[in-house]
Amino acid sequence: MATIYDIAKKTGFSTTTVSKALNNYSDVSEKTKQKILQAVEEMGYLPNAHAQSLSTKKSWTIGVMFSESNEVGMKHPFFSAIIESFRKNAEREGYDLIFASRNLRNRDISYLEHFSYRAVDGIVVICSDPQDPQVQEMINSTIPIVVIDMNKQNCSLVFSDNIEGGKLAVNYLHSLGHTKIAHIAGDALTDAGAERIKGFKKAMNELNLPIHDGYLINGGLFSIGEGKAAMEKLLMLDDVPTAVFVAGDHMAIGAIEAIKEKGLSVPEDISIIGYDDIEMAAYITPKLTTIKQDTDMIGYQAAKLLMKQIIQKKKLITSKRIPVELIIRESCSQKK
Amino acid sequence: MATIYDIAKKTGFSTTTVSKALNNYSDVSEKTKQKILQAVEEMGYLPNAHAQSLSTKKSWTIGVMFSESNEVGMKHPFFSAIIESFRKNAEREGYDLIFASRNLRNRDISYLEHFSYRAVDGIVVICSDPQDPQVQEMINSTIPIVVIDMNKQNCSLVFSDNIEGGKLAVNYLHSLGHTKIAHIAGDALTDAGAERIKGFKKAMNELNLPIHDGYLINGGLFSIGEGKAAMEKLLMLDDVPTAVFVAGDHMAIGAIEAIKEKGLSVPEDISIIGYDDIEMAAYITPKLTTIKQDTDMIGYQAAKLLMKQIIQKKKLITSKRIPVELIIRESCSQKK
DNA sequence: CTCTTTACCGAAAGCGCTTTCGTTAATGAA
DNA sequence: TTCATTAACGAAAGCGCTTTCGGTAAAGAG
Repeated sequence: MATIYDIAKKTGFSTTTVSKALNNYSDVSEKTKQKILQAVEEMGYLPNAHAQSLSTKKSWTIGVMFSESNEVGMKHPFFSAIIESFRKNAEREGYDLIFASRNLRNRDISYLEHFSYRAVDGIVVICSDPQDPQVQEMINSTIPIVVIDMNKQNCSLVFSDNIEGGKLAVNYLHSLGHTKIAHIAGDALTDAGAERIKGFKKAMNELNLPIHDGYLINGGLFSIGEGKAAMEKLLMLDDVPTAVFVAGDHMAIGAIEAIKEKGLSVPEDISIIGYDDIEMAAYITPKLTTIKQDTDMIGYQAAKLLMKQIIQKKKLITSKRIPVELIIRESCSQKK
Repeated sequence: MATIYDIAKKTGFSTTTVSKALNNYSDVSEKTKQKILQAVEEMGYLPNAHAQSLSTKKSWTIGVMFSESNEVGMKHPFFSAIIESFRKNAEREGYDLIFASRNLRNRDISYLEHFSYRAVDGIVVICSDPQDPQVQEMINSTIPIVVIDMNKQNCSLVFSDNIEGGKLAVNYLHSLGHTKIAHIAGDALTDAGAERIKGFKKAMNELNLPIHDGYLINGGLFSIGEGKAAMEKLLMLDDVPTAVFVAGDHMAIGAIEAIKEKGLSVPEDISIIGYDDIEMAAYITPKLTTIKQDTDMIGYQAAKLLMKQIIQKKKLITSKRIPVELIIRESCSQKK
């Protein structure tokens, strides 16, 4: 690879001048700048990112930490949609994403250490466990950070309006005539799970609807299997609900499965409304009515918030609550 | 951040010795090594990746280029599953993944240039267009590379056994008594599409089954919409097939939609078999029978092939064909 | 007791780039 | 014509690390 030195030699200028020409310094004449640019072209010169970062202390990279309990990594449709949006926006500003592991050449180091090692300019974390010590460590560090899907951390936050989402779901169900509404909740240890429960309770309360015994059930960490198991419990109740608000689409899919296996059908016997609006939601049978999270907007705002911190060179404590939307499909129907 | 110089000062040794201790050189005594390691611990020292890369010419990063026509990026379930597997395997060897764009600080440069700039140790590309000039440029460069989902390039390749997959599908359909079998193909410009067509034809031939006019139809770039459109054309034929092998699960989902809208049902009226086995396949109605691509294995072999080239410091021209598997679910049934 | 090994350690150069600060020549002001 | 500006360029240090090549002292050989 040609270096800055090579093109200095070729043009007869010093490396200083070459560097300046490349970085648009004002104290280099237009004429020499053109000569240099031409040599750059001819020799196919490209700067070396590492040398550049070493001397400027800026790497133009953003570390992404992806953590969810089910070990699916980037296969997770909701998280990966957010990251994709984040990537597009960060890209536009000139940043590359780097996915780091905890394993630095077989020494088990923390994510923060790994990101420090790589000298990333910022970190984005998508994580559902608000207590994760790794995440806490990063939040407490000096590296700009934005965390997605949590709502009360001492840093910049981007999350969906989960309370509103819960209310939307319940109100919709109620508008269809349902009163015996259950909630298969996401684990209350996750902020998203807890907030959706809050929204559920609030809406039920405002509607003067009682929450029957056993109608608020923990569906765990949002997986299909857990959703199915939770629904099975609901089905064993003496007084089975006529509608259930499920805190995640995967869980909702599991719930529907449980209902079908029991010989009942959705929405005729039981209405189901999910949360997320993953791609699959529109294609299962019945097509899933759900609360859509705006992954594009989440990614966009996260990128924006992170850029802002990087530019201002200081961590900002802000939160951005992103609106959600009711997507009506076929899994809910009028109470008979 | 503490540097190697700081810990040299603290321990009284030279930076040379510190570096050697950290890199397990043999010419540093156990005693001084321990002293240095302790200082490292106390000061929370971490090496600087950029300085290290600059001097060793090795960055411990792998560039990933993700390209598919539908602009979904990492949301693509099949591709992201492969990348996830690749990541896990590369990680184990100490590599981080970097997702680069074509936009280097607002200058529009090629992927190859971007990866050169970042000085990645290797490149993995998942791309369906074998002619993509960007991909060709990378293949012709000196950077180790492995490309996934193509099967005749002058580099290391990993791909599914698409011919066998096509045959598996047709044979299965035939075993159910079907003879009027159509194929909604992936674009023949993609290797995967072309090979599946080959498998389809071969199997039909071996079975002495004629391919009726209009039974081989181009479904384009594997999207739901295109699959639906293709199926609609099949449904307009005078002699509608009783079974169709669809070259991708997304297209299959679209095909099923078309069939349902026509008032027919799967598999009672028409059997459908897909390709890929994306997550959704198991949850749509009817559950999709499909040819499963082994994404874990593809990612694993790709990582292995890339590591090998990196270690040997030379590009290798090999291909790894990964077996596929018939997954029987509910979208195909005995011909009535 | 002398000579060759061996074990340890360090000086210094180099990786490719940026940036401060100084220098020179050309320009304008007086 | 002389002095202060300004424009254009370069020397050199520095970013944090690795690695070659010597050098010294201790150990072993003869």
